[in-house]
Amino acid sequence: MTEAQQPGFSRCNNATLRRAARRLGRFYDDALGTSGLKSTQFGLLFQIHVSGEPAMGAIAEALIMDLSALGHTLKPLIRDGYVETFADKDDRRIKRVRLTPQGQAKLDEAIKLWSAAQRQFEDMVGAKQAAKLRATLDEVAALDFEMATAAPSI
Amino acid sequence: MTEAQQPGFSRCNNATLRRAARRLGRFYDDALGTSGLKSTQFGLLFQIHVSGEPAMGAIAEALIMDLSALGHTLKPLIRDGYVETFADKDDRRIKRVRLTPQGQAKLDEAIKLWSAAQRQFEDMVGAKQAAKLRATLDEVAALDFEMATAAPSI
DNA sequence: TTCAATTAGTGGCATATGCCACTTTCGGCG
DNA sequence: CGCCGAAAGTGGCATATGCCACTAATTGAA
Repeated sequence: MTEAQQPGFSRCNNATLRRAARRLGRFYDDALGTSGLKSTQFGLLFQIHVSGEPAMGAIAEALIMDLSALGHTLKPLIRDGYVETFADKDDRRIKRVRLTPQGQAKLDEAIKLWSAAQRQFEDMVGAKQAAKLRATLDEVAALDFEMATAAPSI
Repeated sequence: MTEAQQPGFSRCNNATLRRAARRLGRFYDDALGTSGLKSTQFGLLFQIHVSGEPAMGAIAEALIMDLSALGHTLKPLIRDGYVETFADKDDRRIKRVRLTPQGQAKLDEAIKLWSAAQRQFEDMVGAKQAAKLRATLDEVAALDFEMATAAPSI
């Protein structure tokens, strides 16, 4: 019982990460508010933008998202006309994604808002500190969690 | 256009944070798998456990969650009999939350699984590094983003 | 060439989170 | 005491994410 922890109980790496994500998410969401995009959608549009007409699987992998989750997340963006999909020429299983002209315009608009938020955040925590945090988070994202729970097969 | 960014574009603090959160979330989710709890639910049960029959608002504040979101998240846990609510004696607006005996048992079970995951994670990134990351994330979570976008009123 | 295994997505179902519009209580004031 | 504004939740609606079961295409043998 003595391990009842301090008020924070921020011992769980995952819980701490989610907590910060909720916080920061709302901040960026607010900043993007007038564009009508959520920070998640902004990130997705941006990823599509910097990739060249990427396949869904490629986006999912880059963002470390479940493929089906990506499909769901893409729907409102397609519905609103920011994104469109088209079949790959060589492999008909593959569906590629790209921004529509309106999607490009919306992204440009959102980037301005995002920049302000990004700047404000970095002013508060320090650009160097922020870069360091991102680097650490990228390391976490890149971790290869091989199962240690189950006995290795073969 | 030259700012088209590198393959990663991990420039956005928020996107980077979410990406890592998805990754780590799945890892902890897998670890908790056999308990039937998601890492989010585990965190919630734990928070209730360490707080003393907290009011919903108190939990929401501690976890930096929207109050209504907390209400929604609590439902499956109530439905499954892990948590129960009851009215505050003095203020009928307040609804307090506590674990049921089964909830306690389930939490105990989950803590074992969580510990293994926690340990594995810290073995990979280093306990010191992990503690540092959590500290930074707690700082982010504690940031007070006053609006700079709009002109200050009054 | 033909069939099994693999790869890429889709759809359904469930939880996670937020925002907004209300409803119920409290608390403080005139 | 009666009313107004603040505080605490609830419900509805929408997006974010995952897992699983399937379907459609491909690829790699036999």
